[in-house]
Amino acid sequence: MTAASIRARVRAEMTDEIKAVARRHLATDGANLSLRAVARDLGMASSAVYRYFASRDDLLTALIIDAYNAVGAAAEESPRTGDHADRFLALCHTVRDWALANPHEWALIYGSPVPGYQAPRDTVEPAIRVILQVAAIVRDATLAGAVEAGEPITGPLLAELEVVAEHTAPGAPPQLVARSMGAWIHLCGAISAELFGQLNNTIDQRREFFELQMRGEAATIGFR
Amino acid sequence: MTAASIRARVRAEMTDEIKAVARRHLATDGANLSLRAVARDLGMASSAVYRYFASRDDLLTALIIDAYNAVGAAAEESPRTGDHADRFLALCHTVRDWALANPHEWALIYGSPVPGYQAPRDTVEPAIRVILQVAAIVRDATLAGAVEAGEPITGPLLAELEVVAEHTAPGAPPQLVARSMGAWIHLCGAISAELFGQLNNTIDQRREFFELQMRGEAATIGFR
DNA sequence: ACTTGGCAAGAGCACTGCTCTCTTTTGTGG
DNA sequence: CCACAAAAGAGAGCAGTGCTCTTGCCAAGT
Repeated sequence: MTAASIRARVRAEMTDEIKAVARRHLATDGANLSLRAVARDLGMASSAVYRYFASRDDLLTALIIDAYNAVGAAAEESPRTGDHADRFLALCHTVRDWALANPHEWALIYGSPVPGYQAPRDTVEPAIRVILQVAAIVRDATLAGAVEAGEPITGPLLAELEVVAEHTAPGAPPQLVARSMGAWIHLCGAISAELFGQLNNTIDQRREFFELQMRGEAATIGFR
Repeated sequence: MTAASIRARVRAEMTDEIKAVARRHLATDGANLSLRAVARDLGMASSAVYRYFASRDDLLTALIIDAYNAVGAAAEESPRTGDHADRFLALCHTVRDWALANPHEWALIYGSPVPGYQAPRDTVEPAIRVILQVAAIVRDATLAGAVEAGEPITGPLLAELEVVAEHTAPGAPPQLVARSMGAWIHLCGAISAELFGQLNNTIDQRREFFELQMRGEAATIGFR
């Protein structure tokens, strides 16, 4: 093993350690986590952390990318049993379960963005992994003829949706892509509403209420 | 006019002025606004601000309540022409228009909550003004027989929804209340997705796409 | 005229992100 | 084996933050 790779490995381990501690701090400090506090927990000077992350925003970006990849990976491993509506519901629950287990990371990626923070290019690919899973189900359903296309869309929106369909679910009609995106948005909204306290003192049967909503979305998509 | 009320009036004006400047700062600093910067803009010492707000969180709470009331008032003045589906769509657009005009205040109330921040009791009443408008439309449609109840709900969720119905839309069947809440959650999610950048580089026809989603929700509710 | 209560200002504490300089460690080529 | 250079860490320091405490001021009420 060459020395360079030894250095690189140690560096990668240190980077992971910093991120792990930062993730812990995320639970208490949220998006405004303290780099110095993370450094203290690691027993190192705050200035040393800057050898690994150029700024606090850089550290946050790394956490954001990790979070996107984590929820994306979970979504990709969602069970694929039953019909397409079942698959969709299972996917919804998988994403929700991940969010409930990692609420602060969910808030990091789907909450209000930090002002002045511009998402780097590196985030777009991990960010779309979940919606790609929704699109995959819709594409499969389309190929199996197990979904109603419904009334078509016209105008400029149609053109945009065709581009999106090209990149995410080739062969799926644009109106289905639109409904998939709507379902995904509702999915994220329902989870955020639950996590951000909009249901407090109102709905305690969270899982049942969530499932009810997502069943509605499955119907809107048009699985049959 | 007594001296006490003069004092009170001046104090109220000062309070409003602080909130106005803080709202301006919200645009650049987001939820982590600087009390000192606000004080500087007002030409006063930072410690003087503490005569009006006990803490930065208190100031944020005041801004949150104002924002809830603002979007609630806008929703209440939404036009009531057309059938119930039209009213619902108009309400959705009213809320979205307000959010587009006041994105940072939207992020304040519907974005990720500040860690450790617990919403005081005073916020719940302003917070439900929007959903109450959705509920009002559904109640009117129910009384007019212009909505399909759909398949009923059972179990513990039913009991909760009945309590919610009691407080928000007396007479409306629980499953309609559930679908109203689902529509409201989708509404907030769609606006947040648009404002928080989830649609960047994907959908430019924002208004059309939003309307498409809300039309779907109107159908899910069951207006006829 | 004198007291009292509300308001403002300033200093100060502990904290933050970040930079700069200096020292230590460490892997490696001669 | 050892000197060297690159990488990593440590510490001080700057400007900023929330918040508290003390001090001074000024107008209103007795």
